Amino acid sequence: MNRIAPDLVAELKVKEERKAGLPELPLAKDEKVVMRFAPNPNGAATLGSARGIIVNSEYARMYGGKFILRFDDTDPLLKRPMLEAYDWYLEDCAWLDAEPDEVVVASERMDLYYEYAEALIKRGAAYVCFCPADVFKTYKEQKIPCPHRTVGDVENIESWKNMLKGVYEEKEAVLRIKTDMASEDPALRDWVAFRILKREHPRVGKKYVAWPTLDFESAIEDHLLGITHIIRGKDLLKSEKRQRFLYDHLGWKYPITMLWGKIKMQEFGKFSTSELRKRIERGEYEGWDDPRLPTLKALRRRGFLPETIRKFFISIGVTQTDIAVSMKNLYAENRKAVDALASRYFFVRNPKELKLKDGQSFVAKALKHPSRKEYRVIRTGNTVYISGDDFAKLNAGQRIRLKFLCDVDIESIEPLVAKVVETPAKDVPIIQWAPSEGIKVVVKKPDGIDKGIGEPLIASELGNVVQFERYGFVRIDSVLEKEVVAYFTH
RNA sequence: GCUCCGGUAGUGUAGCUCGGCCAAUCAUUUCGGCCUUUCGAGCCGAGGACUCGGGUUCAAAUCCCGACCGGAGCACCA
Repeated sequence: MNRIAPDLVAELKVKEERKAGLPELPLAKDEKVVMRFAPNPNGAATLGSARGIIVNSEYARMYGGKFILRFDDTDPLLKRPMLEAYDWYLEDCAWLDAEPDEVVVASERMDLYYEYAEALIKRGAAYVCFCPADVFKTYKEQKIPCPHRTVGDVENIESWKNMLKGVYEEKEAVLRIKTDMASEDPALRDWVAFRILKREHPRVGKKYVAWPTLDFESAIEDHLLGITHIIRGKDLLKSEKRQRFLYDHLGWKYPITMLWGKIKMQEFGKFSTSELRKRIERGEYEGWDDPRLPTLKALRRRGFLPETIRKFFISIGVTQTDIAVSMKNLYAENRKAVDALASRYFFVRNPKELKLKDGQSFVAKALKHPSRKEYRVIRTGNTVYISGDDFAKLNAGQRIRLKFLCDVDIESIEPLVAKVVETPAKDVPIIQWAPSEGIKVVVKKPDGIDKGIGEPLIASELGNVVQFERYGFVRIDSVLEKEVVAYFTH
């Protein structure tokens, strides 16, 4: 086969490789791929942001191109940026192994946008419009130009300068891009490029009053940065159509665009950054890294591996359907990676004291990991703790095994007393336990808090992901003198 | 209402450009079994989908038409 048709063999191989990663990008010849992820830093990055970060950076990597992180932070009113969030994005990118080759902050490049705005006005491609929004809407619906559309450029420039100087109040004037007032699609008729917002911007303060809309700012930036491929939400489909008018006015070539549908995590339902922010400020959550939240900060704190999240989003790819994926998929992926690393420990939730008759003190030698010959030593007096869940299923006369310690026969339930058995039997239910001198453990989970007791060595695992046997994986978040706080992974 | 986009198992996803090798890939979930001094781990196995109708064709998940269902935009939000 190889001899007869080497090309065919090569082609087949390519096809197989493709399955593993992202689909190929449509490419112009000799083109250097430049991708961007352009969030508004009005909160911490969520799983949705992770998709953008990962897919864009992965494409850049696939083609030896460039990945740009651009902060589209030009709305100081409705989507007001958060000063801390800029750095958070940088941290999250680094964590996801997606460090940007370049970082651009739109609010620091306002003068650039003003230049292009002026150039467009001079070309007769944009005009200052004084129509109140509802008045313009009726013009738009009737497909007729508003009176300001035909004003000469000298007067237009003057109005524009006044806009910049703050002569007008909010909503008094906007700069519109000329498109086609007769366009079939009302969304495309003379859209707004700048509006007046006399608000303080967390980064540049009150320096500017005329702010570009996303459509304008991102159109200019995408060209200036040499973006070759844009992936954006399909709700922004119209954006492209609007921006194309601008590109035509300026004689620019529009990047290739791909659209993707909304992604929703079944467990979290709908969440918007603004909504999260409100709730956090209201104190409903402990912060942006509260384990109940779908933020990257929270997932990191819970001990998710960045590779897991990368693989997850690469496997989902770029499709236009709206999807609702379950965290279970992410858990399954993460479990594979984490299982090999995590040391095992005992933790019992809602502990119940079990008295061992005839016992003085015991020493258990327990495996740290089933596939490694490392041990942890657990000492206990003649009482141990078992979990409330196991206790609820216990009957007098039953034999159980305290893992790595001994087999016991339950003699009575109330009080809970057991007799140590010398010869171990087969097919005995095996449960975990905690020693009499155990340490208090609090586990913060997405769906609540568990309290219990664990073996003291847990305190030595600060920052690590470990497995609490028969419970789940957790990351040891903080170690206090008498208490350990763990975040539940899955 | 107008404009547009999409529909492959419970959930994601591959295949669609260029029809045949598709009785449709992979993962996850579910179910069954096995193993083990843990498990929500591991191993083995099973189940489960081309929205519907018509057309083109020797041949349709793939091309065409229609219906249905779902989603989006029509903002001085991103």
